[in-house]
Amino acid sequence: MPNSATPRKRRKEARPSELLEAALSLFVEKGFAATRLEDVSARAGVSKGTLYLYFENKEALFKAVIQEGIIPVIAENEAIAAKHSGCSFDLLELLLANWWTKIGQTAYAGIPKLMVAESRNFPELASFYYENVISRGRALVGSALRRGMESGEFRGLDVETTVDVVIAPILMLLIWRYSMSCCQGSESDPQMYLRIHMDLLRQGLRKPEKESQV
Amino acid sequence: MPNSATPRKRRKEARPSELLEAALSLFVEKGFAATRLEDVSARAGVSKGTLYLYFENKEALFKAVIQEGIIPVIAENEAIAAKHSGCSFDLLELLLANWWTKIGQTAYAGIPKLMVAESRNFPELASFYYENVISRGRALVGSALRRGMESGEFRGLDVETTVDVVIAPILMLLIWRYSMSCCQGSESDPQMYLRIHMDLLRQGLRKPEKESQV
DNA sequence: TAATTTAATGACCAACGAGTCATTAAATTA
DNA sequence: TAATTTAATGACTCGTTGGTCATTAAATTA
Repeated sequence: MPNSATPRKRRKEARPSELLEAALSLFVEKGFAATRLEDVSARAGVSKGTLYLYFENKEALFKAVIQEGIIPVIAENEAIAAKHSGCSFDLLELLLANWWTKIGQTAYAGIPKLMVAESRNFPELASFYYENVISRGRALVGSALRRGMESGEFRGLDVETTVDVVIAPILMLLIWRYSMSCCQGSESDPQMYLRIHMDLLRQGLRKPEKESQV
Repeated sequence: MPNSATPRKRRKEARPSELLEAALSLFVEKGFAATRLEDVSARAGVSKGTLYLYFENKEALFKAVIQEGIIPVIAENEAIAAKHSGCSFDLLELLLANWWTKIGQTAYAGIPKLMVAESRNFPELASFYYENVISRGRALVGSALRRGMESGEFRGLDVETTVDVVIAPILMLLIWRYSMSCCQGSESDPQMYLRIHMDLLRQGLRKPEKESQV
């Protein structure tokens, strides 16, 4: 019955990751509900039936995509922070640089946009992502801020809220790239964006020098 | 044939806005594809057939929701900026305060999240929103920044990129509220968030004083 | 080389949701 | 008050898509 014009090739070991890659790309672009599994399988170069050999259903595929996106960058950054002994702002810059290289320039960069779009449809998955990525990232930035404030490098601000303000432009950079950037006339340079963000932050966080020396 | 358990009431004039309000709420929460018109009409308290009396199809309803979200706040802010003569940072604060009151605390605040989620599925609509809201908002912030830099109030930075950095936390505040905030243990206070953002920005933008007075 | 295993296929099915429309009934008009 | 207009309804249709599975054919085994 199945009578393929293209000769088949069995590649069982490669299929799951090919399907995940195709699914990530399409889920990020269209969202869950508007992504058809026919398109996912076509992009992966297999039939729709093949997709079901590896993933139980559409939702299982979606969950696998998110889970696969939890790669060890957070752990790396946690290790970097644990052994950092210089000034706290340098630590923030190191964390950002590592994240930018390992996430910001890969396909996983689309996941924040996907999570924004789908969090209310999949609250449990959103919680999973929040706990494994956002929460840990916030903790990293928070501890760097706290340290800087304690050492007198940074001025005193509410840490939990400042973390949100610090992280927002970083997340927004990715979210924008996969959403509204399509209708923007000119493309802004991510490196310059991040540089200006950090520059504003460096000065914005700096503890003012004493007006008078007593 | 139609035999309603609930008595009917003709309210033709009120229907469109009721439907739009219901649709906005559900589109923001679930996205376009995962929102059923059965649910929109139920939320508006009418039958699905009634919805089609006022909107040609699902996409027309969606477009109407976005277009209705383009309210005159941008024009107000443009008027505020046109007659502002104080320091540029005060202007930024005025713009933010007006926007926060007129958008940030209304149901329209959900539109940025909706546009993020759907921009790739509806690129023309995304362009429309970009041109009518984002672009104009960027121009406002940009002109305030430029003015501050020219007057010596702010230090020199690339204006177009700085605009993005300034706007990012503001947009992120709204996007987050309608997405990942559901999985956050503690709720961060929007007012404190905006205050810290502006505080960091004020200091971050400040032009350093001359080291020596000649 | 034939038999067996199993990855891959595409035709098919059923459920769902967008869209339709004949009918009803509220409201207005004569 | 009866006739007319028209807003509102819910049953219905149909196309799409997630999911199924009998069949095929690639690869391995004996």
